[in-house]
Amino acid sequence: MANTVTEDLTLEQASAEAGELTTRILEARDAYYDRDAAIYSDDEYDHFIRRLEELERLFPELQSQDSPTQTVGGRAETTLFAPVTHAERMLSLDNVFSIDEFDQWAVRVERDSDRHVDYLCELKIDGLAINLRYENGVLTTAATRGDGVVGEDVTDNIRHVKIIPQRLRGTGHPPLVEVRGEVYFEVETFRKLNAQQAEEGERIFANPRNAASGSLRQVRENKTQAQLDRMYRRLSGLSMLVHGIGAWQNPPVASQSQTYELLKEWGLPTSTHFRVKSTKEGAAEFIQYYGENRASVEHEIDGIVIKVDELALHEELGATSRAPRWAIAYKYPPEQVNTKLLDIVVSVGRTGRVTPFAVMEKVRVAGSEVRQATLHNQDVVKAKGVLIGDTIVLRKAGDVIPEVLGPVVELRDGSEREFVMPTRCPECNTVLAPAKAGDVDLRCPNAENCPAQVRGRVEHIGSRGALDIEALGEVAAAALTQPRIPVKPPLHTEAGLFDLTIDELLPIEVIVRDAETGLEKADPDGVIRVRSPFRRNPTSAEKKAGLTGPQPSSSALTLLAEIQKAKTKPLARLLVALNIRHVGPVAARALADYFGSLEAIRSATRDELAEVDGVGGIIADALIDWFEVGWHRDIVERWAAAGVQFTTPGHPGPGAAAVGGVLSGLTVVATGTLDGFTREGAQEAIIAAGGKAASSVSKNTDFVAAGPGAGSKLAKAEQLGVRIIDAEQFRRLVDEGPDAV
DNA sequence: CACCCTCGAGTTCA
DNA sequence: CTCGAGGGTG
Repeated sequence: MANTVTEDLTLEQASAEAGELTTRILEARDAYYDRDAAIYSDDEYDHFIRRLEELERLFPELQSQDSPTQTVGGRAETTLFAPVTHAERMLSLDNVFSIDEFDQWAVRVERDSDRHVDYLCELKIDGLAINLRYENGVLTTAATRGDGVVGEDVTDNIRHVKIIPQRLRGTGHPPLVEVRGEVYFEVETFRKLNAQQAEEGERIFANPRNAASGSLRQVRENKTQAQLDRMYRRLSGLSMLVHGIGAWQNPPVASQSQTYELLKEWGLPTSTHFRVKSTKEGAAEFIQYYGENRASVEHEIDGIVIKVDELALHEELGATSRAPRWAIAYKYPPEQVNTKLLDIVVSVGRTGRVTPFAVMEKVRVAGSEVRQATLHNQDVVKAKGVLIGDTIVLRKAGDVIPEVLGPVVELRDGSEREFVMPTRCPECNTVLAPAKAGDVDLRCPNAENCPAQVRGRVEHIGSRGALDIEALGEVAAAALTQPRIPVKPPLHTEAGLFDLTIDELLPIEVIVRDAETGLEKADPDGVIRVRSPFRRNPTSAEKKAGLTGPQPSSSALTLLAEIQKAKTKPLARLLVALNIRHVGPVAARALADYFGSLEAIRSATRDELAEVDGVGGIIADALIDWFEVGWHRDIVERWAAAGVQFTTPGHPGPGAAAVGGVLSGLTVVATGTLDGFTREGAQEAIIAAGGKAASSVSKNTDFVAAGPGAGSKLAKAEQLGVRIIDAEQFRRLVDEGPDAV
């Protein structure tokens, strides 16, 4: 990774050094462009660049599109796009990384100003800076930022971006005006773009910024008509927001916020996410707010820009050689970090699907520590182009799920090796095969006996969506199916679950594994440590009473009691617990309501099954196929023999139509914490009232009941204009129907 | 045929 | 909670 000297740097020191290097590099470039005189030698110049790259690697938060390391190539680089000299230099902004640093900046600004300062706070879009030149109201040139002085001419491509006007609205435009803004892809558009790229076998973009940059740099030459169409489609999907004006003599406005109003009147796209705050504390609140609500914005943001609102103060405060003094960028901690890919290993899920995942050097990203991330399947591993041993870029998609973006190719040293998908199941050594020809996913066909699959199914049975058995989670499932040799596993498959006895539980021993590495833990003398989760030593009182042997632990007692209770759980839950393909909570509920008993489902024909709302030919086939397997039938028989009730009491029999309720025909989504309801209780209430409890918001959704903690679903509802109600209204909705709210 | 939806899996936190 | 895959529906 890095040398030892730089590892002791703090972020602030690194930031200062990076700023200095940037200044020198830009000076060197300026000198090169302006005249043929170089102020630094080529060697020195290269050294600056390399050092800056190293700092950015150590501190990813220092990276920005403004960085000289991001602008194309060195000094003499020729590109496919003609160079354009901006009428006025495009400055970059200085960065701060904490509220403290921001405060220091604001104190300085207020000290240097002789009157009250208002701050305009806006989002810093993670996109591509563009300069639009309008002459007498007509778009003449669009250029990338480049090094700030000279950019690339991308006018032809920009003309395909729908949202950018070719001609300004109204009259009285200045003869020459340069408008600065950010071109970017909205998160949703970006997702669709990448999906499409993947489908067409084209390159996947690591992030919206790369996609925007790549799209704007496309050239027309040597393209087929189909490729041209695709190029134009991509360009038209780009978004832009303008945030400033370059060359302009005597503007008719007095503040930055008025400038935005004017730009808007001209028909240029301006952001709605900005606020003018009268104190620096107010600005800090704005920073805080979006730090916590980054995901609620339709585009990616990497920070906040704070500008002094009054334009006259801009003049008075001036600028350094690199950045204005009247604005600052607050950079959020990066969502992207670099780490080492130590290995790629595969796991086997309860369905037998084999999934490769990345094992990484532990790293902190977006507030939590991550060491693993899924790689989905071997095609994804290949598409991402990562090799074991690579330094890789990692981020949290949607702030939660760790995602490997790709390798840092420049940091390879030749010792990296390619991942090879195993041909045999890592847990039972059965030869892996796709479920059907042409499938990407490989599966372990040994469903009955593969320990990973049995363990997974047993755990699934205990899960909340299935029988919700307390004390039957990951640990208990592993203990029951794979205790330490030589203890015989009490469960060979899930068929024996309801026959478990305390005598079978007591002798179970499991190997203690390190929570972080998953490796077996051993005592200092090398003896592997084991634990007996289902027994405890007798208390002294028990010893006195003559009970000298080991006693069942409380989790053993809970487990057995909960298993007893599960025998009479609703039919739908039992169906989910059977692990039938494509039958999850929703399909199971529909089947249970329609047929009323497992026997009725078993004896139904394919067509009869497909009668059920939400069940089609494929789920019907999956059900019929499932009942044809001997060991599946064995599960049902043994559970029934143990007393499991596979019949809904009082059900009138197959084909019973659902009765209407106050919510009949309406679709409701519950999200966040609804006072007086549990997550499941809310769903139950919707169904009980005859409504449909959907899990995602779409335009078919009639109501979204949102409580505190509601996330993206609420945002989606707002976007789609779906009626949003609170817990109180929700209660009335399910009690009295839609007219009551 | 184009949405819209559910399933299934992975992941980490409180 | 989110994504991709693939099923279901209008």
